[in-house]
Amino acid sequence: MSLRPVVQAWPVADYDLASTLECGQAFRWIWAGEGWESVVGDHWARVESIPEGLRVSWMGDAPEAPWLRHHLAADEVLEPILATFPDDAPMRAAVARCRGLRLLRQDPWECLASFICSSTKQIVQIRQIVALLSERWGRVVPTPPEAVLHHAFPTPESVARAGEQALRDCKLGFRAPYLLDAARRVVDGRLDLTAVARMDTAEARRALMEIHGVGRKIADCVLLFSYGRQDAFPIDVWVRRALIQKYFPKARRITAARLEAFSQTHFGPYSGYAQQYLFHHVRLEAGR
DNA sequence: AGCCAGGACTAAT
DNA sequence: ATTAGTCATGGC
Repeated sequence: MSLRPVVQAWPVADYDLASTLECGQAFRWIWAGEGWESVVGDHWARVESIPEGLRVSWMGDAPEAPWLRHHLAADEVLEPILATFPDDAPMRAAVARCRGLRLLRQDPWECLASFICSSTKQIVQIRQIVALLSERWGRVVPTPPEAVLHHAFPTPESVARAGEQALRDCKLGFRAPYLLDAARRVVDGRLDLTAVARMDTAEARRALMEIHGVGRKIADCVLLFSYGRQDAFPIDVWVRRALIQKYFPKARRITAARLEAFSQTHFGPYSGYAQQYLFHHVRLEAGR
């Protein structure tokens, strides 16, 4: 294994790297110097924004990195997706502010585990928890000298082996038994994350929600961010507020069922994509 | 100091 | 089928 990373410039149009990596869909892209650094699978990687697209570097033997191109969704053509969004004021404002935001394609286990850690946590804290888990239980990967990160995300096996107290020591609090339950289910085969990919969305959602600590919202995050179900529409506190303020400004009381029905009918075939634009936009407006 | 955070579970109505 | 209380931790 070489000590130096492969470096390439990828011409990509319509890519807002900052929005993509800082919009709260993933928690292991760390700002370092002029770009962001992460470990994707078992590979250290780094990306920065350049005028013609992305400047990308990674550790690995191969001269190309299809796994990284896939993860970053650099091959996705954004325009046709944006064209399906409803032509209303809230969506126009969100797209105007963060056009080029892309949904990453994440590893299902890492995504599932990360969002189990996410409940009633601020994004900065989720990043900290994920960093602790990786440093303590993830395997060391080859890195160049300038690297900040040195560990892969821990496997289900290592999380299961770690035990509840060790997870609590990573600041998981009451989520520790939830993450442990998920890891055990994957290890013993009660949850087959590969099989989930072949299920229809409703069936996949039910399978994920069998995990103690995974409800509708977290299941939808995993479906959207790692299984490519771009009509999955996670409704968290921010999205709930945004929907109510922007689409039902003078309603006295909106039930969760009403909001869900609206989210499934109003935003089109890429509703989950639209949801991420709404989410990131309201957080930017709020100064986050 | 008190409120809130990319929620979900349980028990009570 | 909805609702209140609870859980652990830390940013602002």
